Amino acid sequence: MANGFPNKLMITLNDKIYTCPVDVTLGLIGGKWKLLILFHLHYFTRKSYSDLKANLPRVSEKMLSQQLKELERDKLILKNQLSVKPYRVEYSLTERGKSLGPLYEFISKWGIDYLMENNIDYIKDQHLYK
Amino acid sequence: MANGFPNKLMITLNDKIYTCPVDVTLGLIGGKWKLLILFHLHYFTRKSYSDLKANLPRVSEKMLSQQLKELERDKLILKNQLSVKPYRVEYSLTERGKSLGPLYEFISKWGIDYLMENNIDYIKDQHLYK
DNA sequence: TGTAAGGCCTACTTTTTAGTTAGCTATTGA
DNA sequence: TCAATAGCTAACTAAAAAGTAGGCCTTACA
Repeated sequence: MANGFPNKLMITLNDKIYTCPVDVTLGLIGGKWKLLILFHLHYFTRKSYSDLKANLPRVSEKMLSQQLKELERDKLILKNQLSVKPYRVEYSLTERGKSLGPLYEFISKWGIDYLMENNIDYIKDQHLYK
Repeated sequence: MANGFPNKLMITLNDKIYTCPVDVTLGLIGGKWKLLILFHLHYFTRKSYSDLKANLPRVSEKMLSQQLKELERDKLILKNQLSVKPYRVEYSLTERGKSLGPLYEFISKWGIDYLMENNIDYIKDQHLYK
């Protein structure tokens, strides 16, 4: 091919077909809620189900538990059962989840800069958030 | 609040409501195709419509032109009209689009590492790709 | 002359994603 | 004893995203 790009190089993994590594990564962290959940766990280290629920106000419980399950399945987060009798759990990042740390930071920072360009001073407006 | 997290801090921008900067960034580059398109323009510097079409084989033309329009609207890419008579165009990253450079690199690298962990040697398999 | 390539757009259908409501088990606190 | 909190799940519906098919104009090429 004239542009040095192969026409049809596909990657098959877990019954899904990807065209390139970017695609692969997006397969794990794409979607509307995953990066948000991961960022919160990155920022707060560990959180209970209801903490996440409170901190991600627009996420329905259905979406939350669904995404948590997928993230756990893909080994990006860990679910730790704290107690059985009163059933209490705690979510945290696995090593794989932590390896995306620079990504969370970059995306958050870029968002703040973008807001700044649009004359919204997030730092000023955020009170206790960060 | 006990966790030092504000209950309902929302950011309003362009008639959309966001909960945090991560959310803001995802509003611009989220979705199934945008990062893929951006990465290709980052990697190849500039590309015509049909080059993109050929390099992103699973993207339908509908999606491609729709996403290109949104990316242009959000000033992440630039559409340059090369000629009028034979209508020819070229897409490239704007400064804002380029400012996401580290993100493209990170996501691509992370995908390659992830494949490696799954015993797929992308470097070996990719021939001319990179 | 007619076919392909470049650069799209529109209408319609399907799939995916997400929202809503309700319900379940168990424990703590008033 | 009763409500509230934690941690979910399931069923059903609605909305958003994506796929499919076709069409349109112009120019280059055989």
